[in-house]
Amino acid sequence: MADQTTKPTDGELAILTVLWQLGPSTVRQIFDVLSAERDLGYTTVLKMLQIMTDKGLVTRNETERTHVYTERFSEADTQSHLVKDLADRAFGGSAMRLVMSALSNKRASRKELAEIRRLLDAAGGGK
Amino acid sequence: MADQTTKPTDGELAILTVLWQLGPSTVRQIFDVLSAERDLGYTTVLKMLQIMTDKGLVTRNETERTHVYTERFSEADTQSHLVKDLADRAFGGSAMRLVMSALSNKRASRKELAEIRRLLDAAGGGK
DNA sequence: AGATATCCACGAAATTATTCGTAGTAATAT
DNA sequence: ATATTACTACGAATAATTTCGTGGATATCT
Repeated sequence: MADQTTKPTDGELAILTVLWQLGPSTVRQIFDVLSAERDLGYTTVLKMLQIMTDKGLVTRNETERTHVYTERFSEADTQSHLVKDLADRAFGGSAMRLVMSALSNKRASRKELAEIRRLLDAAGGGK
Repeated sequence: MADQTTKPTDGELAILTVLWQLGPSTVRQIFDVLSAERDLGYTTVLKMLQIMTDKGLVTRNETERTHVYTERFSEADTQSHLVKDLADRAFGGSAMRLVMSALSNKRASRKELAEIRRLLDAAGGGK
């Protein structure tokens, strides 16, 4: 399992989020972040990281006794993978319909709106 | 469980999609659509609909021997619920960042782009 | 040194999701 | 009326996910 075909589970995504934030981290570091929000045990995080290593979602550096984990796929890649998955499952495969749904329900800041317009222009076919 | 707090699973979403397409349907009708794409048994669909009834995702009309199932939440509501869920899990709660990710990876038709611009204008905070 | 804390490996329980078989009943066809 | 087909209920097997305890080893503290 080496490619980006595996959709991370909810728990795995929570761990990946920490890794994207902190960079390469130990179980302890990840545990500290996650246990601040939610009640869970140290070995739970450890086990999940072992599983994620098997799945190829993270890599593990074992040169030190305390192992260091690194995410295998960038945040942007994973996000785009998840967006595509949701588009497939709930929007008949159309990411654009997903975008329209998000836009019709959410309030965007002026800055965000400007950024979206920029992307729209870049996407071509502009008015 | 009466409100829109339950995120449908993948299997449940597949069934809901059929219901949104066909309107109120029997197990047989849903089975016919789903089994055309993917290999699964009749009683699998039946069981899932029973579970979805318990969860409150669908309602069941039992006046006839052959029960008729109806979705409990609209497609638009469910979509927006799922978008929010993904935004929370993978985009730090920002639906706009989700939108930006989708836009930066997808090719939109001229028509879709126009629609998105319209939504942007409606969202206020114009350029 | 001896006690305490930290860390990993591993098994396994608990939970949730998916799948289907069997049994019983009602409708339909021969 | 008998056989076949269609339908629901229900239990249960399977699989995937989440959770944690125990055991053993290494490091650190007193």
